[in-house]
Amino acid sequence: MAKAALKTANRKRTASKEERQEQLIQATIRSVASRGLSDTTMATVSSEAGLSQGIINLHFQSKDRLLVETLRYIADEYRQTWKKAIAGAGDAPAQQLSALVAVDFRLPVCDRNKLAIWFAFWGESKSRPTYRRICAERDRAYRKELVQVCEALIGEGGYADLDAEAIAAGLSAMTSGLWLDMLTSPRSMSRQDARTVCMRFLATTFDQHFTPAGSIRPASERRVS
Amino acid sequence: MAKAALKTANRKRTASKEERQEQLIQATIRSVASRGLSDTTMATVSSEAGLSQGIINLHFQSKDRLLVETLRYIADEYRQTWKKAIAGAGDAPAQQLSALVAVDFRLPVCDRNKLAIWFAFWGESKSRPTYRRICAERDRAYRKELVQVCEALIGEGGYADLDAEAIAAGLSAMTSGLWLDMLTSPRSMSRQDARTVCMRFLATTFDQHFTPAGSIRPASERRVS
DNA sequence: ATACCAAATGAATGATCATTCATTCATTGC
DNA sequence: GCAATGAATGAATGATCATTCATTTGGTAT
Repeated sequence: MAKAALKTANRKRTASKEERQEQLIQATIRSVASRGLSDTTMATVSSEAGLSQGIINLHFQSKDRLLVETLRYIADEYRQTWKKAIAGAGDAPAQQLSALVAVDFRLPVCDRNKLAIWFAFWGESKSRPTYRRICAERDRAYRKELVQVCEALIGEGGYADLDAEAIAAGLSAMTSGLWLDMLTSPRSMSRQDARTVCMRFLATTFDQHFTPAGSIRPASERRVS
Repeated sequence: MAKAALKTANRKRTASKEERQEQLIQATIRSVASRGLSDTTMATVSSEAGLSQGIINLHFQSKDRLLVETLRYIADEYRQTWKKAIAGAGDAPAQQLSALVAVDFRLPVCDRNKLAIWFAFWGESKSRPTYRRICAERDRAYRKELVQVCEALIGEGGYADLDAEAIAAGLSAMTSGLWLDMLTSPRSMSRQDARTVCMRFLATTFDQHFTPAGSIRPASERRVS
């Protein structure tokens, strides 16, 4: 415990509000990942952070707010990660799609602790409107981007009756489902396996742009309708 | 509460062990679905069942065992439901596949309370080896069947380089991902929508057997390699 | 009817937990 | 150096919860 605490603890005895809050959120992530949401207490979080009992109420007022802010934190991280990925993927929709898939199966997003956090909150989301709202919003924003990319790809030609909405829904559902496999049977589903499953889906769906192997076809081989 | 209790309560004051245990498991499902796992207490379950405080320890020894038995219960129900569906779907692999997909988006499996239960347990599964084992086993058995059906379909011809394992992994992942959408944004993903998304996946993957609309092609229209 | 036994009860117990707040401590401005 | 400020502490508090068990209840065999 002492070691783990030192690893992330801010060595200054006093720190700015933002620093402490981030430190406590990181401690919450570790605690929820290793003990689950229902065994995460104020004591496990504060000790994981190497700080005292009362610190959480000082910075977050209540346990409930701490958990909500933790969920917001990883939702923001997810959003920032895929936005950065798509910004750096160039103008070709196929490359953008490929980049979005890659994000979901690479660090920092596809970390077993982070996956555990997502499922921990999803598991409580039916009875917690606040969780549900944050999760639904995360999904809405991502889905919107995914639909746009799929529409652009369909627009490039070669695809008669594909429905961008259905493909985006299918792909993002496949992603969270593969996360679940990685969570419950990490030995039978690796990040690489999961990424391959998604890329094969893209390959059968957009067969003019992707090869079954999962890579991207060079433009010279592409047949344009 | 009184009404809800009477609805399922066994009217006899004393009942057989099996009857009481099932009654308590049903009460647990309702409590977890409406309050979440972390707000489900011995008191909420026993009052939901219309019985007294001590009843759970009498029949399950501990809260932990009650939860494990509840998870086993819905895992068994799921297994029995898809086994019955596939047994009644005839010999054609395409029909069997279609039947498996239908099960996932129909009652009794695809009930919002049941979905909430699955995600509640998945959410704790990283820190609870027992949960993880039960979930992994459920998935393994289902996946095995799915792979067999996909292999049979591929064997019927018309598909050059399809990988049954990858398709089965993708389809079952898509299913749980769609369940998540139904859980977090029920307004934007209906059972029918979800089923359509899966059937479109089958239609692009096995294009000799399924039409994009989601129905099954008559044998006369099928092209055999 | 009576006795017996398993089922069920619910008040009591002790443990765990979130939250509070009087006190301690470190930093900053003078 | 010396307040003054606000961050951090941790013991105390009261609430909640799982579990226990002495007692009651209802069904069944005699």
